[in-house]
Amino acid sequence: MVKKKGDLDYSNIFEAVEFPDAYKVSYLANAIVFPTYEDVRKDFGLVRAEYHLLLCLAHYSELTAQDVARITRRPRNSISRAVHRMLDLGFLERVPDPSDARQAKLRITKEGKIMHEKISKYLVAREAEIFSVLSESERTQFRDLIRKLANFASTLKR
Amino acid sequence: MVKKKGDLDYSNIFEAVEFPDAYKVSYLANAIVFPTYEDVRKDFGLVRAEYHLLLCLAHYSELTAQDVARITRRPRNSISRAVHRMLDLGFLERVPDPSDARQAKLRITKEGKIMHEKISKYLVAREAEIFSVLSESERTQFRDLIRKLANFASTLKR
DNA sequence: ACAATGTTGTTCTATATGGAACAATAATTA
DNA sequence: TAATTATTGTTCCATATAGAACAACATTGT
Repeated sequence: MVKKKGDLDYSNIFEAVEFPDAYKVSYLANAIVFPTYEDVRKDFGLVRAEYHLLLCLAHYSELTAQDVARITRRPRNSISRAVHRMLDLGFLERVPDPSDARQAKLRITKEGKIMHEKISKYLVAREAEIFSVLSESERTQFRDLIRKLANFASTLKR
Repeated sequence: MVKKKGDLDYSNIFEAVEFPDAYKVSYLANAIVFPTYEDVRKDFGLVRAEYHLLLCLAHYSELTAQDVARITRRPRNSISRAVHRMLDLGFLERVPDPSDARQAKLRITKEGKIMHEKISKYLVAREAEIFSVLSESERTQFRDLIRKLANFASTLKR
């Protein structure tokens, strides 16, 4: 019996690592979150910051670029670049703020909404797939816990 | 009373978004996981794939580059690049596999172990900080749930 | 009123990253 | 055995990304 490739159990590291919980969050990010951004890029042609603009403006009617940067914790220049592309694509519109000449209010267009719905549909399905390993009560537990963690993360200085 | 900058509650989106759980995992990744890689880069001079090499080889005595790619789900070329740099830095050593001339076995050196311990120490502290918002029993709950999710993610095709 | 400080959005630049293609070797199948 | 297919590690290339610096404008404090 020859040693075969699959013999190594790659998930041992989950328990061996010194920071097992953070490692698994990181692993999930690498295994699922990031590839999902990649899917969105391939299937819908939008990079992360571009998609984040749609997401934010689908839920807040009016935001500045800076607002979006803060909500998503992305650097401002990434958002800035994304804004221009989204304007060109007709997914956003921008109106200068009369009360502050530095900034401009962003809004999502009808086309932007349609795109957002398409992407959301994909991501909702993806979420269902990922969390299908949890029972209903586990899912509820997880929801509470991840909410606490995310809320805490949102208070961290940037 | 003038409207001030902090008036917008940026965490509303956590509940408004169509895929709230996946979104929060993604948010945690963006807010914590990725910045942590950034910290490791700045403070210890190692990029993600380089650090992953240390991590894997600190826990498995001998791995090929391909093994590490699979364990961490990073592309092989990133690992390949990282291997060369880590060899130069003296953190790894590489011995050709006599039974398969394509591959080489990697090992961590004493210096690599020391570096791994330094980084781990930082990451352990970071983990403690992040999870400090959870009670002991919540932490236990979370550990079980994230384990299930990570194990599931590890079975997904790449 | 004026100087100092902060904020917004932008451009420039450097770099980490991943996909694709490739050569060398191994495994499989005819 | 010969031919096909798979695997490993690598290089090349295109791109997403973040940091730094900047100009324009706003705010604060003296």
